[in-house]
Amino acid sequence: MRVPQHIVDLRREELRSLIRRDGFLPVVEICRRLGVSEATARRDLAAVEADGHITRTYGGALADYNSSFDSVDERSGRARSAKARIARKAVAQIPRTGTIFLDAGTTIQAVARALTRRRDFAGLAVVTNSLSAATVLGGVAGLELHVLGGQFLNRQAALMGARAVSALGDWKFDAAFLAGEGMDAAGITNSHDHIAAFQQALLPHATRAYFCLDATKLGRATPHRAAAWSQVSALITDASAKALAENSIVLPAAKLLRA
Amino acid sequence: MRVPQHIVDLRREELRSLIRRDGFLPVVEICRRLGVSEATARRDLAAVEADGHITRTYGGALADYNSSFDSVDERSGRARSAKARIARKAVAQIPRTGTIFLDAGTTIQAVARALTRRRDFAGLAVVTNSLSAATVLGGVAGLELHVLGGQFLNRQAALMGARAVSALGDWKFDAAFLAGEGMDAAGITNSHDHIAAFQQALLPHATRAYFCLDATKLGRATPHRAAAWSQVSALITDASAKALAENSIVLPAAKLLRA
DNA sequence: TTTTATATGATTGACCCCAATCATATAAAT
DNA sequence: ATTTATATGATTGGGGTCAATCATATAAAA
Repeated sequence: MRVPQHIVDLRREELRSLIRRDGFLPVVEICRRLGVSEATARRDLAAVEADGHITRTYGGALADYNSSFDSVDERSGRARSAKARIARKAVAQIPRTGTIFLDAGTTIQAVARALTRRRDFAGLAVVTNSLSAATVLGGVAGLELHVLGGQFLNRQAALMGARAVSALGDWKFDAAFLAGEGMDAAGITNSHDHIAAFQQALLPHATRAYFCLDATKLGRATPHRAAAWSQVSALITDASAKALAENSIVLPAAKLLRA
Repeated sequence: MRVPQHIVDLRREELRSLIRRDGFLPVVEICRRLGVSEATARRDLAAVEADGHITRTYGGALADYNSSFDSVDERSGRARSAKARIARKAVAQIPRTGTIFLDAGTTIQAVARALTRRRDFAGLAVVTNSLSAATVLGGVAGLELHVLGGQFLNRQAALMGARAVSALGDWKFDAAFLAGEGMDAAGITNSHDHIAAFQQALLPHATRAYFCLDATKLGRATPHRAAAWSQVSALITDASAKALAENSIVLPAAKLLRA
């Protein structure tokens, strides 16, 4: 029996919220709470997962920013993803001691994950405004972890806004690892005003600023400019120099780290 | 073939760390990464779960602070736990609009979860230093959520320290909901210096301060004093007035909210 | 009103997860 | 050195999970 579209959409929104609330939700539980059959629960799950921020697991579903889910790649035996390769390259730039900053975004989350593979963390401090990165690094023994305060942005699971900017205070970072949504001849762009503004505010605090963007971001135009190439210490990307040149991005060798 | 005890312990520690790092780990993945059979992986999983902070799910395991796992109670049809009842009572004290503060701790996390059951969040702002609370409330549409910055404390998944104190800035809370580790005739105590110091710093920012402690905290002595009864607007607890009196805690009716 | 599209629940077969059991090898105890 | 205890992997039966298929009822379109 067919059901009105708006009812379906409401129920799926409810499902999204339930998963988010509980962190993990078994399928049977979804059926019970939504009052639907397993078949419908699975269909809803598939729809919600397609919209992002939710990952299905055997027997249930998981709110995305709880889980880094590197495993999906590794398990399927696929080649290490572009993001993972970028992350390894980025971690190679992280000094053994000192203070670094990690931005929000899945690419930087991959950096955080790769960083956990190190052995000794004595003397290293990490500052972040990403709850995902904080979650990943929170369990690492010996690492000093700080989170910048700010207003919580739902989509990015990050802390932004004026309070985040002022929380930068007198922090001084030996290196900052930042994400972007697009890159063009002029520099890095981001999709949200809040993010771009925060990144702009952050740059003066960082001795070196590394932007980590995979090749899919090439030529993509997003509205808010985050940084000019002159402000970038190096771009860490899997895109070839040729592909970059085709998008009018020409960087000196010292500013391009190929992953 | 038997294996030395310290090897086993090391491997289980590794498993704990892996789960914590990934948030969620399927059993097959555990086998691969630990290089053991499924049987051993499950045995390790059982051991690690017994030590706490890890919850098993169908097909894998979950880091605890990712998941509130209310469902366990509800599904098994058990009576609502003391924490959940305290949480409901606490939510009843939260105004429809205004600004409130939520502390770290599992009891307050229950408050956050209970709060999500509300319908309309327009005009309500929540400030917290708890990553768990932020995770739970992050997905709630219409709610304005802020996280205080600070140093990340592993055990509490909370942000504390001098930077957290200064992040309080000029915030003014209509109500603050705080947790404690113990209570005695003099007031509330906490186990960590950082936490007690932060709570002391917070109190002047709150018009009303509600402490939420279940009955197991009665008479328990922990080293750091967080608040005197004179600073407490009300105690929300499941302990009976008689039990409180037996521990030399006598509060005027207006200061005691029984859950 | 008639037609079309689709949301739903039931069913089914394949696959996966799990606890229990057992034999074995080897660490710990004596 | 001998005995005991236990960590391990293989196996197995039971049950849970999943995707695909199908009939049906009803919303949406014509």
